[in-house]
Amino acid sequence: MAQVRVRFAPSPTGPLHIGGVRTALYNYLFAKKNKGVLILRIEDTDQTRFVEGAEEYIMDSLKWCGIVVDEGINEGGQYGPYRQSDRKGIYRKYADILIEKGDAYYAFDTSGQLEKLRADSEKEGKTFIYNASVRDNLCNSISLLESEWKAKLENEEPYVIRYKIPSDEDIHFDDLIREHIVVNTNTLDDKVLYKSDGMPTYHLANIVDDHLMEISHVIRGEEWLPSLPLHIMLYRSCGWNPPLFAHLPLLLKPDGKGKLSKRDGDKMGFPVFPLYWPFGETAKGYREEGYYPDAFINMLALLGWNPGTEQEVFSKEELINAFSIERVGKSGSRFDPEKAKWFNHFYLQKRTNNQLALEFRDFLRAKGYHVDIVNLEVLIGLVKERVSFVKDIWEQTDYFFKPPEKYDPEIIRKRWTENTPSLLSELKSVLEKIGNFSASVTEPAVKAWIEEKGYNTGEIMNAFRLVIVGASRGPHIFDIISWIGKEETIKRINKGLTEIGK
RNA sequence: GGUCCAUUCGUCUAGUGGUUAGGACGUCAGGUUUUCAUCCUGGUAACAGGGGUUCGAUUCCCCUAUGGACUACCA
Repeated sequence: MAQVRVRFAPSPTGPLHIGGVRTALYNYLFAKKNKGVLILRIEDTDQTRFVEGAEEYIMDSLKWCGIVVDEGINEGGQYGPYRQSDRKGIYRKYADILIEKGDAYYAFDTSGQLEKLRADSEKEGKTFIYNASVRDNLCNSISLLESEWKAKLENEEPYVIRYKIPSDEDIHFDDLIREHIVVNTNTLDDKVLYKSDGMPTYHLANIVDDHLMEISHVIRGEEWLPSLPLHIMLYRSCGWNPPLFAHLPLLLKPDGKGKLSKRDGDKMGFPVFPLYWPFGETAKGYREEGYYPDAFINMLALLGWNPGTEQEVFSKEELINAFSIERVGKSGSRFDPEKAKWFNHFYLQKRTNNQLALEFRDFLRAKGYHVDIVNLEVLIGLVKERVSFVKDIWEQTDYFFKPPEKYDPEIIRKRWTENTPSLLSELKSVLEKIGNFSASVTEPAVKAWIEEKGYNTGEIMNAFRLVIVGASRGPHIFDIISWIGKEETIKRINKGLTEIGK
């Protein structure tokens, strides 16, 4: 087989959402698996929808995800330029060739006229299709006399170039995921290939670029499946061999209503974008939520593809190795934010305490706490397994850095009796006598004291936790007091005694 | 409305002409932890419906239903 060359071809119309990221990811995995090349092509033929910053956003997102582009605007390559607006001069030639061959024609109908025709058809319960059935009654270079349409061109009347769909022909084509499909041309319409603004439409630009860039496999979203017969015909008209096609199932809205779209933003209770998007309607991203790119990619890869084994955790290299188009599913999937979270939890557990300490240190600095790395590593070790994100660590450890501001009333009710103050005072004197405050010293000492006096362990430990933590949560209490130190421990017992009182 | 695509636990999915229909997330229960969480163990839960074909269909075919995409001088 010739070299595998695939492309990811987004439109810079806003932030890339996770569906787009997944398409890019599958292209990337397929390319790497087959020792091929991934091309990033920016499809910006619609100048009215161009959004400032979107192109950068796309590139930043791919970079964050670890999706490495081989050819593109920044990467260069032998098949550039890689931005369609920079290729503007290329397309007209092909439209002209098609006209010359009789496979395309000039059309002068205005949008207003066509809109009205569509509306009228709809009223009658019919579908307006601009094709052989009505072509002759409309205003184009097929229905008009040659002298008429040539005069229009000379007068510089606005026109578009439409593809001339043949009448009543079954178009057969294959899709790597959906297998064989047949569509009759009578249901297709004469798509505009070249717009009156001098730009090609997606359909023309797409097949011209894919051909010129020697794309071997087109892997794209299922929303393109209906236009595949058109694309197949365009390749045929141009005398080119079409690439292989694979149409990916769509990512659905979590509430089950329709495909995921950019406009969903983060209204779903979780991000739909890889990165924060600061323009227009701002939206948060997976990166800012604290997801690790590897976890994010792993989760995304399994949404619509599976290896056929029970393995669910994959490094990027493992994904590349295991990936195949054949194992991409056929039906759309909505994704489960809980599972995404689980993936991140899993990946976080695999990180070392040192890595996490460094990540958490930045978080602490923002809050004005400065703690050395060694101490942070100890702290991380105490709470690591209960967090899914680095930012969760703070919620689990705030009381390590500052005494409780309030005490859980429910725990007071359950654990604070009239004996408690005197017991805690006694505990305090026991602790005051201890020089080394590590858990291996304090724990046996306290337990020995409890045993000697015949006290109730639960009664003491729960009250002790209450004054140290403020609630009934957290790791082993002796690990906590070891970390905060003797002085702070004593202070908190005193604070608890005065504030809870009785 | 038309065209095309799809349909296995709540979700992501595996799977086969004969299986106790498997796994993961979630959820529930028990255990561990004198706290909470984690963790461990166990449980719950699915082949959309109806016809065929067949000795036998979740698996193959057809119909229906449901969902989705497309139906622009947007991609």
